[in-house]
Amino acid sequence: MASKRTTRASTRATKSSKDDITPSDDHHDDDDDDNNRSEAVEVKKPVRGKRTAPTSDGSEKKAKAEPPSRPLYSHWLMKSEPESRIENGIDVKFGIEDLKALPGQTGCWDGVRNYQARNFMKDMREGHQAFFYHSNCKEPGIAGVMEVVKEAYVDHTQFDKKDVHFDGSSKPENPKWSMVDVQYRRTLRRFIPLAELKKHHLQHSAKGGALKNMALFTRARLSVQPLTSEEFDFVLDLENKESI
DNA sequence: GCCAACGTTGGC
DNA sequence: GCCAACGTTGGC
Repeated sequence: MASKRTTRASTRATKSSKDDITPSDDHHDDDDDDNNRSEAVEVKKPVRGKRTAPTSDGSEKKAKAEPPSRPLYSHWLMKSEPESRIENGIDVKFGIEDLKALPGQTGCWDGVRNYQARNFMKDMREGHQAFFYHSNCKEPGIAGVMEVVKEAYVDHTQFDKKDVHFDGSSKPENPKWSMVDVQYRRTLRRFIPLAELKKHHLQHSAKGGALKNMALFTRARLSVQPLTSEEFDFVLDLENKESI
């Protein structure tokens, strides 16, 4: 499934309201994720094969588990497909213009079905900025900026058999998947193509620079990924420059 | 449309 | 817990 392969925001999102409190008792769904949570740390390179000790949780023998030092990142990049593609009879298209067109210019980022991506969404906090990335299209790249306006809560589409992202293995008593609400902020003064970002990344890898470790290149398939503020600022500044 | 790079699943 | 088979992502 997967429409845009991993993400998709749906229209009804905006219902906003605080009505749903979301069982946020934090523990609710972490139990199953198992893999990859080590990610959050950033400091070191992506250990891929062996998951290092979870940095913040288990290892400490300390008495009470310290509250996971969650907010490690405050900038993100989220991918979605801006071009029509039919999956299970449903068009999964959802580009930045589609977000902008929703009521309140706000939508829920549902459909993420990858634990690592989900865990990053759980780390998101209100007010965090995220790039809207266009994937699987003619010209992939960063189209604009949005803001997290509602923190992680249960993604209802996992229980909807008609939804492209239905997950029969997830039970309402213990939901696997979460989503956040994001609100359109602005479209960049110029679209920043993946190819351009890649040039900077290669350059920075060789001689140092902000994009040296950008997740877009070091973890290519992750649909929700963190950016350091240096990465975020560097990319934003590109809109004021000529493309290279 | 191809296919590389990964993530997931399930047998053993 | 290993790992082969399979499925998905997403650039090209």
